[in-house]
Amino acid sequence: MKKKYTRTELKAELEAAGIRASVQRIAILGFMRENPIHPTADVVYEALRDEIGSLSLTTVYNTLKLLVDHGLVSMLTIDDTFRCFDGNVDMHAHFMCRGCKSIYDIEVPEEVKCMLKGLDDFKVDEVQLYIKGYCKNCK
Amino acid sequence: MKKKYTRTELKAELEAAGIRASVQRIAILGFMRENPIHPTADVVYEALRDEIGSLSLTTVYNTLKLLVDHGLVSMLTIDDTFRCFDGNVDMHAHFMCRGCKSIYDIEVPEEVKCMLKGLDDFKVDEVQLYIKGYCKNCK
DNA sequence: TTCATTTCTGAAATCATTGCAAATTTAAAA
DNA sequence: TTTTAAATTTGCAATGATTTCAGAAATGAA
Repeated sequence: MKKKYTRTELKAELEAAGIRASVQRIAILGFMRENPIHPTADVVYEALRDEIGSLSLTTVYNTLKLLVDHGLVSMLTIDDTFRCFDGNVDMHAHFMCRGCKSIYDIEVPEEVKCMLKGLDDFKVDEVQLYIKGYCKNCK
Repeated sequence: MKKKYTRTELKAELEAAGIRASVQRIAILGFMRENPIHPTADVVYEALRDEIGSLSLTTVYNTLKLLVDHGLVSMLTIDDTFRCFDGNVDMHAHFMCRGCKSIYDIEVPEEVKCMLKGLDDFKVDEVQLYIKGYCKNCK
């Protein structure tokens, strides 16, 4: 199920968003697209240092912020102790288990989407639905 | 519309939650109940230092955490740059304006609440629905 | 190639939050 | 009321994830 993205596809996506493609940006976007694991900046950094020896953690932070600002990636603040990122920007909810800290993707019920469409007075550009509790294994 | 809570009511509420009442805890819970402004710990601290000269910021942090752990207050992480608190623990959504940073409360239909609490495989104990964009004044 | 611009890097700085030990307060017993 | 032990609060120092900064490197245009 894990789709492999080509350098060309990623470059095109960056440029379509108005971002210049660099080796680091292509690698980071590619990692986010191919790994639906809600990684922290540090996880991305550790995963890519083999591939790009010169990569610095600062670049990962900067690049993720850039991707978030251009809507290519989203940032999750479901847990207040760490910040993580999601390469899937289609609307979906997140469930975090208080036991094992795993983050699961959840379908958003149609009713919620309807409710959000009916928000007069606001111009909505981002929705995060965070649900917490215990997963099957931990409850 | 702003309801005034008595010391006795607040004390009873703390004790019902299994928390000993202290001058600081009563003041902080009272502030949260009476001011639906989604304050940060620092805002609570600044607001109460006149009333309680000896109050320390550490106590505000500790007490808010205690109240959150006992379900009397909830913590919002809608903006990744600051953490704020909400004295209204009934389920409702939050809209944050990217322009003026105001946080607005949004009603959530009853069906949606039920649906979110009833996720198979998960035992849900908290739901946060964060919406971002621009408010009427800023868009 | 050269130049101008953008991007990347590593180290240092920031700052909200937490940890800790001492001081204070509380509540119940005597 | 006084004593006593436990709980709470305080102030300050430490923490650590994140951000900033200035120089170095890479890129693209001419």
